[in-house]
Amino acid sequence: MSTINDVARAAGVSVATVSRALRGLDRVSPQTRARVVQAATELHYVASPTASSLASGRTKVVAVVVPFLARWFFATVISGIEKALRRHDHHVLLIDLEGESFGTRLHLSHSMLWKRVDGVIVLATALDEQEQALIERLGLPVVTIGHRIRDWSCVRIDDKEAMRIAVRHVLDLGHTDVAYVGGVPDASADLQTPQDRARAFADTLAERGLGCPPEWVIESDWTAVGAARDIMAVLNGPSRPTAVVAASDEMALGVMAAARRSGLAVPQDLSVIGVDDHVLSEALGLTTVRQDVLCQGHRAGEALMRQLVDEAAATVDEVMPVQLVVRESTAPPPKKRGGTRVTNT
Amino acid sequence: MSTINDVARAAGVSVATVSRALRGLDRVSPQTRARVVQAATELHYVASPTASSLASGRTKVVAVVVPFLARWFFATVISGIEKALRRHDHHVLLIDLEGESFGTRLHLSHSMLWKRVDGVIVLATALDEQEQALIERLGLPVVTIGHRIRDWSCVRIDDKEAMRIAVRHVLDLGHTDVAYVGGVPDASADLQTPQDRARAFADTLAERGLGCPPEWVIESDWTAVGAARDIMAVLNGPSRPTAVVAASDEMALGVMAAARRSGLAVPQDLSVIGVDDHVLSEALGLTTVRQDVLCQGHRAGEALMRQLVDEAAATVDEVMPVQLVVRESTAPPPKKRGGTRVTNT
DNA sequence: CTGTTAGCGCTTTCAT
DNA sequence: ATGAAAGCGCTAACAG
Repeated sequence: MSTINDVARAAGVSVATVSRALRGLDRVSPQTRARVVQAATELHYVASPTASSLASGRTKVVAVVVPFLARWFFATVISGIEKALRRHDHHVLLIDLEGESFGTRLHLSHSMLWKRVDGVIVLATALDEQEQALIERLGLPVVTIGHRIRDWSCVRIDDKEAMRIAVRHVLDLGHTDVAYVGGVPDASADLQTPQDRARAFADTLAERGLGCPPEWVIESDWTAVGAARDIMAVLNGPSRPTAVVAASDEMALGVMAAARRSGLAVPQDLSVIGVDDHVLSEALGLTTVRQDVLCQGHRAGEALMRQLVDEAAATVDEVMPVQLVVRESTAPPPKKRGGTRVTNT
Repeated sequence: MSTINDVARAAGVSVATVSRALRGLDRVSPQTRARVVQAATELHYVASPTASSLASGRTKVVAVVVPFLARWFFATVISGIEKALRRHDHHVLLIDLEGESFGTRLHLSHSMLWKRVDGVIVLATALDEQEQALIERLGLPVVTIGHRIRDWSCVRIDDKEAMRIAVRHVLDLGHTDVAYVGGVPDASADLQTPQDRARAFADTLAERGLGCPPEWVIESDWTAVGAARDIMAVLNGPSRPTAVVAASDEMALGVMAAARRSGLAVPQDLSVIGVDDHVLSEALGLTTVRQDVLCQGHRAGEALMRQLVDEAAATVDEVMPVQLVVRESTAPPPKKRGGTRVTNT
């Protein structure tokens, strides 16, 4: 393929002029620019990204760091990021921190970022001190999604508010016996989302003078199978809830399935509500609190681009709105069985 | 940060030696190598990827081209690819071809690949002649997944076989009135998977002397909502099937939900089977034909790395196994209603 | 407005 | 086994 030299020769100008003309810098006469552009087009010239990166110090690539990839939320966010970045002629370099074996996670290292990317977007991951220091040291602008770190820019929803809306919905329906799936497992003890949602669940019940027995607050690995497995004991127990609030739609779908397996009809015998508005939730009729995940990715991408262009651009903390979406999985509680009600803390 | 010069100075050798020593080339004495490695470690030296790319012509980055990202299949494959590549110290540059507006798709262009990546992995996408020529011209090794293109390496399953297994399962259960969701829409008329599965559905019925009325073969956008919407007419029609075979689990889940909405119990009134073994299928009790998607990504990554190292490495066509997984969504047909049976073509 | 000229940091002959 | 030196292709001063 042709290089900048070929174009310079063809257009009868210097390489510097070619570089300026093609990058749209000023101080190039319209005629010259036209000639250069034409020569470049004819030669199918495209600047070598590695060469310009080396010379300019900028790569036009941003690292997108994820704890794992094969989850709806992450894949969707990344899709949003990608679309935002490509408008600005930037690319996504994927950094998947999921380890080989279960429960492990890779650590962000110097060699993943150094001279490789211009900025970083971190998805719902708690970086440790070392990793944070690394990014700081490299001087990379960063935007986080779904989890605040330091004073870095962040795009997120109000997790407490989302959960409050979910809980109030079932409470307003008349439920008083409600269980929760999505307690905070050790593995994500440092993530804000599980914590905030779990906390808001308890608080919102308390706010109405209600409580929930500890065995009705179920820790979960945040998967559908896990939730289905773990809710079973509660559904088959002597006194069972009339509603289950799950911290995510994936878990909520697991709960719905578990209920059916136990012979409980949803929502007649058991109401189920989630948070997220997973792709499948609409089809499966799950009531949920929707967040616009694609948009969050988009916003994060835009925010990063701003910081890239303007060193002094303000860091942002965008809190995106959430919205209750009522579908078939929630209804008022069945009339009978008032006796088994439980309301301690 | 430190450069190769700093290391050379610290170790008292030339930069050439540092380069050789650190990359594990031979013709470096063990002592020298040790000194270099130590100096590099102390200085936290990591070679600048852009500089070595420019000098060597190789980037250690591979483009992963996807038609869209936020779908379980694609996200999962990519996860597999990523894990394979990182073992070989290579990275994933995401190229999402999904356009801004519905139904459009971006075209693979020179500037996305040129001097940017060492190879390409194409996921379930039919590239047009221009795009194929581009890759050919750039001399990039490529591996496709789920869709054969030219004589390029490919990792896939036998789609016809997968569908045959699904259909035979419901037939063996005793069903004779079976509908299909996943006909080939125009948008994917050039993709092998939809075609092969649809074809195998019809063929497998025929093989047992059965048929399926045209209105029971439903085209779909391959989403759960779409399938749920489109199956409704059939489920509420005068004569309805006792089983539905969907070309993907996502659609199958949509069908299950639609059936319940129509007051049909699954599997008592209607059996449903899919293909893929989506993450949620186990939790939701969907019978399916499983493929190991993660593994396909892994294999594709490995195959590409082989071709990268050894120019002459044989191109491969790996056909991964599939397996019937019977869960709660399929059962023998209800006894009555024999009268409405339909068996034309 | 345009050309000249140093690099950017590494790899890779070619000598030694 | 090691060093010297010529690039890789582009950007960014600095002149003019």
